[in-house]
Amino acid sequence: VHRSRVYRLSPSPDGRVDWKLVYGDARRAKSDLENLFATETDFKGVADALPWRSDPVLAHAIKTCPGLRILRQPVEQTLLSFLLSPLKRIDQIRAGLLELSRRFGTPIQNGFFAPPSWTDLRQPTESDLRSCGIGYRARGIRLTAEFLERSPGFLDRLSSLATEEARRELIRLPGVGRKIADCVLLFGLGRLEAFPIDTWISRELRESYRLEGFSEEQLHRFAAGHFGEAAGLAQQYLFASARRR
DNA sequence: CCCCAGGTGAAAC
DNA sequence: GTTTCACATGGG
Repeated sequence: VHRSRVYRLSPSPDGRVDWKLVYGDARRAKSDLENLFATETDFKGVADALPWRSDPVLAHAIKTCPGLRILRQPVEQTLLSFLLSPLKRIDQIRAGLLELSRRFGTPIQNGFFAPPSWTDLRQPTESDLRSCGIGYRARGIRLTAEFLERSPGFLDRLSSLATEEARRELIRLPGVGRKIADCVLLFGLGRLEAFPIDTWISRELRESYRLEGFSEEQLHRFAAGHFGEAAGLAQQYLFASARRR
């Protein structure tokens, strides 16, 4: 499901992706999908500019994840999904987002729902939200919905800010800290320099890069210096490669 | 019973 | 400024 449409995607023998529209308006269906996949970005080329030649850990990660790219997801939805993420597994986050979509989102067809917008999320109470099995994360979502109601255009303005400014703004939202802010920057705003440090990346950096004593802030400095302008792409390679083990 | 999961925010050193 | 702790829920 992407922006009120349902697509079916499948790997094509030539290494590309076949797609067809299942439900929704056919107009702009292709360009919306291209935007989601950020097809204008040459991730192969960006990955080649990463320091893999002098970094065997990164080289291995890149080799084991061919074709990896970073989606440019709708900012609203990126924020919502990652507000569900603290101390949850990815399948549980997906389940939570699915339930929120069924309860408060927009029906498309045949049991498919688009995720709720932040306007949709003004209606449910915190206890309504909790009944989706998302625990204490309901509070942050409720408070963020109120914050965005009082600050119209807050999310839209982020794209015009420098990454550091946008990060500082995002962290003002209840339940959003450095990690979730970086996720919104990377997966929602296409800021490839954003480097979210989650439990997996934290472990990977400390173990594979021998950074045991480093604080989280020191890890951020290391990542920016070592991986450079596309640190976030390196993050995804390392994340996928570490989780695969 | 234990431990861990794409962290955050407040309180206590 | 850094460290510690609670926070809901589900599954191994």
